[in-house]
Amino acid sequence: MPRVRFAPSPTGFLHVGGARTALFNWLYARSQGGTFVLRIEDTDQERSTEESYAAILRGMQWLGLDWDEGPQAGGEAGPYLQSERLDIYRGHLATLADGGHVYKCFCSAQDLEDREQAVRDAGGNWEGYDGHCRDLTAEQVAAYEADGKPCAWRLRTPTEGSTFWYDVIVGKREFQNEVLVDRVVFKADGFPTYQFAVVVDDHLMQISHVLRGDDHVSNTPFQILVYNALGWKPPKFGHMPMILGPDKKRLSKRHGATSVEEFRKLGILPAAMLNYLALLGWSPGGSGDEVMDAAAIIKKFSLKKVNSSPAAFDYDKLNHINSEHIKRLSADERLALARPIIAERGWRLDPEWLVAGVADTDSYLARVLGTLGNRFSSLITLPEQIGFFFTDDHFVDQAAWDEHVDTAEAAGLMMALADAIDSGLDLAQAQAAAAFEEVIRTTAEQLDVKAGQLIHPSRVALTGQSRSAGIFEVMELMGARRTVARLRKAADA
RNA sequence: GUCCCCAUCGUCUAGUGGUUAGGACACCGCCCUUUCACGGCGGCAACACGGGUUCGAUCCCCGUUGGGGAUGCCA
Repeated sequence: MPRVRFAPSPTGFLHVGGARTALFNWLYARSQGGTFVLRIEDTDQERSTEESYAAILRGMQWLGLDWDEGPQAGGEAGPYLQSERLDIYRGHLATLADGGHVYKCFCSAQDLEDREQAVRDAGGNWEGYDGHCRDLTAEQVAAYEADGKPCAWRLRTPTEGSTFWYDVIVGKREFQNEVLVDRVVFKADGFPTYQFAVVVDDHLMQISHVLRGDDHVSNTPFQILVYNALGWKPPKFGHMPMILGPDKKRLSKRHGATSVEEFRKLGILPAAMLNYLALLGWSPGGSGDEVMDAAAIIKKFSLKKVNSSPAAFDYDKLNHINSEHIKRLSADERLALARPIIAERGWRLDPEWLVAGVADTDSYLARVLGTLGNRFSSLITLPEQIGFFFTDDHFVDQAAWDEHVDTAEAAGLMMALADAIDSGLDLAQAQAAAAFEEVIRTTAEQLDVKAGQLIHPSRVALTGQSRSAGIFEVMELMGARRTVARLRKAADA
């Protein structure tokens, strides 16, 4: 059974790239009956924060990516925070030191910077660490240490031959060892670097497949060298294509939302986000339905179908997938989504409205949502779509108002309709949609106008918008009193 | 600069050594209709370029171009 992991560093929120990486690992584990491990790579003391750590866990949970081992879940291979595994790394560093695979480097950041600048000034190119301390004599090391100079440890990499692996997504990858530099495996602050900790942990946690972003490709040969030095067998590697912005440039804030939590605030359902992310770099194949829930995706998921080319993030398509998911929700699920939205605005049912069969706010909201049908496709526009049912201080589309309501002709028609409803229906009773329809059609005949001429201005007068649910239904749910009052008010204005 | 990777409609993608190159988003048109949405029907739109290999290349190889990544005592 495969064991995979998602290993974010807590230096920021969970962004779409990370979420997609987590998702594919999760999908692979779930589809193969494997284990999904969450590990926090907080070896950068400067940048790791508690806030980011919490945000990442929150993002994972929101998406429904549950982990079998890791923070909160525990597990045999813990601890799962690298900062709690320092002794383990130190032990393996000692092994490497004993074997002569690593050496002490006393170069300071300034030293490195100066030498790089010197190379550039001479018209050359800095190819990475120059091996300055690679062959220090015992005397030189002793001298540096006597001076109290801090040191980092670097891996002694081969200068000939090549390092390669068979990537499960793109096939064979090979790097000439001469281009690999002696990177630091242990920092002067006593913490391992990512390059070292990731190898130790993946091995100790028995990770079988390291599935990560394509930006890690160039790290892989170095890490394989670390595995070799430790005498360990490397896991299988799979590098997934990057997610780019709509303009094919690196995805960044200027493109819009980039963290999963921002999408939550934009009204994206977690199931839709997960669905869309899965479609970025993976495809169910053929011309089947792209709208799927997690279970369906797990069923179809295969690493073989993961693309090798980068994908542009398309907000339009995400929104489409989102509306499809909302459309497939049951009435109860929609109600659960809408409830907090009206609650936070303080909107509730007023018994004076006299709406038939509606006893409380919840049942009223259920009826209101029912009129929306497929028009309910976004959590963000929902308040605009239903606000007029709850308050007189609702959203108004000014352009539609000017065109349909604010004309002498419309005023006359609406006034006549208001009078007809007032005299034809009992305002002290709840009235059904059919009753309103009858009055409107009769009135239209008497005035010798088409029903539409009454309906259009009424719709805008009542809802503030030129688009809404069926107008007779709207009137039923608005109640005859409010219907008449709003029509008159609009006609007078 | 150097190293690595990628390349099918605007976007996400399916696909094959011989196909009318398929689907989805977006866009346009029509139908339905009290509006909008949904739905239905139809349309626009792609194999980056140049060489090979081959009877035949979108597909295989090389190069060019374009894009991305890496080049940290970040991860």
